[in-house]
Amino acid sequence: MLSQKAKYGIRALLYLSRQPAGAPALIRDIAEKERLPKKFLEAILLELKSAGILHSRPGKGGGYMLNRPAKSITLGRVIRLIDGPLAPLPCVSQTAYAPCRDCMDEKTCTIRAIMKQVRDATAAILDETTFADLLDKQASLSQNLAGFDFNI
Amino acid sequence: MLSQKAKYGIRALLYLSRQPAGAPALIRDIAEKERLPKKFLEAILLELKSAGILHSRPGKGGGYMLNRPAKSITLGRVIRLIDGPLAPLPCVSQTAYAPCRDCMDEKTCTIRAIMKQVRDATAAILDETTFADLLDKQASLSQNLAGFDFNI
DNA sequence: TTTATTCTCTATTTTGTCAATAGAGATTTG
DNA sequence: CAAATCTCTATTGACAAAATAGAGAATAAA
Repeated sequence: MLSQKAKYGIRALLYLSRQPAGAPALIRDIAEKERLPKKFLEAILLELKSAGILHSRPGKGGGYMLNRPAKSITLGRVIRLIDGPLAPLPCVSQTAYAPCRDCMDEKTCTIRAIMKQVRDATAAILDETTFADLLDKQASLSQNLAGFDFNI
Repeated sequence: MLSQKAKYGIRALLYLSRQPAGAPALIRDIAEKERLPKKFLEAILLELKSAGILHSRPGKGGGYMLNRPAKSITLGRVIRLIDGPLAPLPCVSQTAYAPCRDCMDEKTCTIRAIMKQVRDATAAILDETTFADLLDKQASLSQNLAGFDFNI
């Protein structure tokens, strides 16, 4: 399960992805509009900034903005950053490999083989999905649903 | 990431799947052979028993055994039992659905759509893999590796 | 029926993480 | 300078993860 923190982070990034390029958004506004705990959000945004995903400016007219276009930020990257590796076992993680304690032989470990399949399937989805994709899909879904309502 | 408890449970089940049908194994032996904390293992086995996966008999000649053939026990079932839903969000879980707090509309939630893909991919793998499959694969992997050594 | 064996149950401990909050500090713009 | 805003340290409470202790109940064999 995704942590609350990761969910908040994703929602904040979606919010920031919707802003016009170069227009900073205030922590306070993000927290209010998305109904996120402000102080907790501060910590999350700071983490995203340290990772180079966000950019910020203090003072009047300041705030947070994306550091790169939404189409270059993947869900996989954000989730790994906040919640850690996607892999169900450390020994199948690409980004944070670690051997399992007590593992006799990775080559013949069948749980490992299965969990690698799970990791690969998960990563294939999350590393292909960008925040631009999410916004696009959101727009087309709302569109379709609106049409649906109209037809009733 | 799988919890330690789930890993222990899977290893214990693999051990039990290797036993001849009808032959009970002692908690003590499982703990020693698999190097699992005995008391912790007791609790895990008890949970697997309550779920109908294992069967046990106290007293001399007693012990734990599978309640059904290994080919009818899936990894998905065991992992769900110990660690909870496979889904990354409660709103995409098939076995433990729950709405997300603050979700405006599930039908237009794009994170949900992506996470459902992740859940489905994960479940497709884990619900198709049985402990019999794991044993089979283990046998053939060891076989192949043995051949490899021979050819050097 | 007694006894050794083995699982079963309740409780407790330790450690760590998750989620959230408080408040002082640093930085930028006007 | 002064107001606005982000930044940092630290602390809290709740809960789960991991493990352990010890008495209790059930079984089978002697």
